[in-house]
Amino acid sequence: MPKQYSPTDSEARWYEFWETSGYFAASEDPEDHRPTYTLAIPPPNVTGSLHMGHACRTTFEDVLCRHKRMQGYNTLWVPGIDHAGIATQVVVERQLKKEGLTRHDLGREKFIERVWQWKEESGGRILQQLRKMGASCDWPRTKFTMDPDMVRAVREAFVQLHEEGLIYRDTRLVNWDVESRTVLSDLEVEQEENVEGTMFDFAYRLADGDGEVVVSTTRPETMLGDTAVAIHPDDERYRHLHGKYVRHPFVDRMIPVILDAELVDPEFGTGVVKVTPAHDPNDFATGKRHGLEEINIFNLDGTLNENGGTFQGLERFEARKAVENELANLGLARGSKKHMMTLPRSHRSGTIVEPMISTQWFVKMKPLAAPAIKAVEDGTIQILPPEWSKTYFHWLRNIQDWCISRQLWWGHPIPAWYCDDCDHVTVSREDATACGGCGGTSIRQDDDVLDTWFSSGLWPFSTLGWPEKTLALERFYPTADMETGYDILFFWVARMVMMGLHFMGEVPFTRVLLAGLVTDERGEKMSKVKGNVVDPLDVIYGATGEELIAKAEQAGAKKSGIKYLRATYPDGFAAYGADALRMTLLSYSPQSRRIALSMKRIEGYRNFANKLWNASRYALMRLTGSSTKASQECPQPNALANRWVLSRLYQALDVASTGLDAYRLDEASGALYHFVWDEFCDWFLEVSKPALDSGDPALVQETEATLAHALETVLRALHPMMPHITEEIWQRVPKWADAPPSIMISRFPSALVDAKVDRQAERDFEVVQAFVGSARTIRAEHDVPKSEPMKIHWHTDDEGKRAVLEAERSTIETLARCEMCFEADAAKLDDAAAHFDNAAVFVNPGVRAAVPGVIDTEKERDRLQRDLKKVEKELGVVEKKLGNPSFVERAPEAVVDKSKRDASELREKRQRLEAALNSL
RNA sequence: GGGCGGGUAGCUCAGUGGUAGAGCGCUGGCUUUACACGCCGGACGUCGCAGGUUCGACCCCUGUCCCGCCCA
Repeated sequence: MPKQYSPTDSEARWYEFWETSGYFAASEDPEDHRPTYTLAIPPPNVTGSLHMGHACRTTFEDVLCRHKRMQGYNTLWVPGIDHAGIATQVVVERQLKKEGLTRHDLGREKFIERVWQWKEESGGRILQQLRKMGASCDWPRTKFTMDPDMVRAVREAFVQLHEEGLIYRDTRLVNWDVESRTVLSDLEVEQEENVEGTMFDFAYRLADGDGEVVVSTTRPETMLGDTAVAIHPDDERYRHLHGKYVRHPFVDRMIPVILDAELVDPEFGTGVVKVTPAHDPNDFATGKRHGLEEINIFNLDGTLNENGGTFQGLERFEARKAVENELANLGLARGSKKHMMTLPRSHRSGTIVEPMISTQWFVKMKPLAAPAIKAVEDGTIQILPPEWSKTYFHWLRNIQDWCISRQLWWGHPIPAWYCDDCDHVTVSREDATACGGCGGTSIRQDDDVLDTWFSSGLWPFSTLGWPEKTLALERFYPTADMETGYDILFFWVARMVMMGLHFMGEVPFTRVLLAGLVTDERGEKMSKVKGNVVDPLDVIYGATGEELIAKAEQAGAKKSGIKYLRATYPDGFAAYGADALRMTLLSYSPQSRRIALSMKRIEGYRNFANKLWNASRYALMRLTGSSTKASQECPQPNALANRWVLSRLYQALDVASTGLDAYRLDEASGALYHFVWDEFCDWFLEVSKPALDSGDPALVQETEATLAHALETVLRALHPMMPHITEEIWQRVPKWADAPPSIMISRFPSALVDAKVDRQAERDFEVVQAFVGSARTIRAEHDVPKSEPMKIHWHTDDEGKRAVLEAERSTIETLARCEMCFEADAAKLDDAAAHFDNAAVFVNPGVRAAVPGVIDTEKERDRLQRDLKKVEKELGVVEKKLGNPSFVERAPEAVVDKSKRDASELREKRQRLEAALNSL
């Protein structure tokens, strides 16, 4: 085995081994009666390429699945990809643009063919990339949301909801994306806050007489669609306007002055509001209240239509300028001022969303939301971290109907047909050939497709075969966990809950695990433009600084982004490997909303992998030539260090198991990390050296057995988190006779069943650790070279401690490079200076010692004074507490006792330190 | 406007009603045959601010100031 672990080859090799061995496959064998564990992957976009968000998801999900699989569950992790309506259409349109074509040149049918062709060639690359992370998905079950069986499920869902009256068509004000030329759901509109805009004032002249009213607007162009001006009914300033009309300056229209207490805030602006029912949600509602005409002034691409009069054909922002100018020319402009406002932008295209009146398909949400609320209320579904439940409830309790039609070409067609001869709309599972109303055959299908999230909402059961009653559906639904980002709690999670409850009559999953968003180390969102995107594959395989920069430039990073990149990662990344990346992602608390990924941290876990590798290298070296093999049963050694390390191991396993079950993967991984590094390596392996070299056959044998068992067990516990390296090592560990061929299918170590917690061993070993620690401190502080042995005269009145220290003498002498001399006469240590030349002293609980011939008096005085100060400070706190009668009376007995013990220990320590200082 | 989360060591973050933790960074030493991607030491925090509850609060409550997110 080489001195350094190199992940690259190893990871690829073992992944292939697992996949070809069929270990990822869930079983549908009717004879298989194991309990099931199912997790449906949040399907990445078909256009997607692996980013840290995916890496994070994949790691968490893979850990959950591998853990359950090792616990004996028939585990199914369903992989898949989403057709991602707009995103995909845009990618292919961009490709066409390079050929000088638009989708309209091709026509709908040819365009969709083209998208499929693109999908076959370059779509779904991300599934290959997920494998690089070690994802143990059941790949042959991969689903694509446009697969024929998915199409069938979508149709079934649509038709059923329509039959139930939960899907309907309506004309209302919707969010229009003029760039993508499609409607958007409310969720797909983002509000950009605190945008500086201009509040423009202008006057409408009264139709009779020469008065005027001044209105304010941030969108002057919409005045072309004004059909009223509104005032507050109680506003005395405008009483004279009641029942009057104003004249539109550009189009031949009389506009009524209406009274509306709801729309108008008399305190705001002039107290007069222009009303554009066709292009503003509030005005739309006002229009409905007053029966106003709704005049749409825009074409679907955001240019003005024929209702714009002379402004027809202008793009909406050009029209704004033109209207302002023209109003000024007519002497109607009344000034403008800066105004902070909120702009609605399209989630996808980023363009400013235009409210437009349009006929669309909607899902009635209230009836679907009610059971979804209840499922979380009554705990059928648990959301973690639990704070998110509130957000979930708030959204569902205030839910609006969901606009599901989209004016795209790529997506699930809406199974509705319109008749040329009558008004009937035919909605059908099969392609309709005749009108369901009049029987006429002159029908055409709805041009629109469904919102991508409509098909995603069915994911947990559509992937298992619904609406067919398949064995998979029977066996694996409901799934267990839904792990995803909180950013799609509404988009996806809530909708799956509603759909699952509605169509399956059962929740789609029982736990929702929401993780934070991965950001760069400054906490800023990763973006191509900012140049701060860390590609998981670069972390796994390594990349030079130049490669990172070249890549960022190609992705369109700004100069400042390149600068950041150059400053932050001048040397690029080493090939840290998937396991190191996984451990890093796991180490962040899932409670946090932000995972500010730090390269240094990844490096730290790469080092951990190397540490594990070398510890194993040592263990395997020691086991070579011995007949000792790792046993499934925990050995029962006699030597202290062996008992201690097993006790610590099983406690670490207990924390790890609890963490894995409670979705505290940070705690689980942390417990194993610290066990391996701080206890197994730093203490046990060091202690094992003299033991294995002792020549005492019994000690050698039990130490080998402990070493083998502890290593093999911790490897299994780490496997869900670091699958590749644990397999690489595990394969080499000598094991019991019928060990399985892969760690992946071995049993996850159970702390509860095998618990070997040995409190006595832990207490005793702590005495050893304290002794060694103190000796090392003295050596370090007094610059005693390692080569120079130290003689340590020690004493304790505690028989138990004395026995431990005597028994562990050779261990301590090796670890601290010292010679221990028990000093029977305690008085000699009380006045160390008189009995030992130039002695440094140390005081541990119940044990004190003098190390002669080492001190630098000045340094020793500093050190002792430092210690003394600390002790006095602590003692002050404890004594104050004990001096408080209500503490002694009211605090729990155990707490008071502990304080008393602390106090006496501190007093002793103080006394010893003072004595040492005085005798210097 | 409503809601949520956060403000703990230089940085990134854990954490508990009973004398503050990790990793990185900093610092002193070490060619100790598992590992320098290492080993052994060391320094570093009045836990945003102000009140309150409590024998005792970084942790609970109230108010307040910043930062971020979501919804309207």
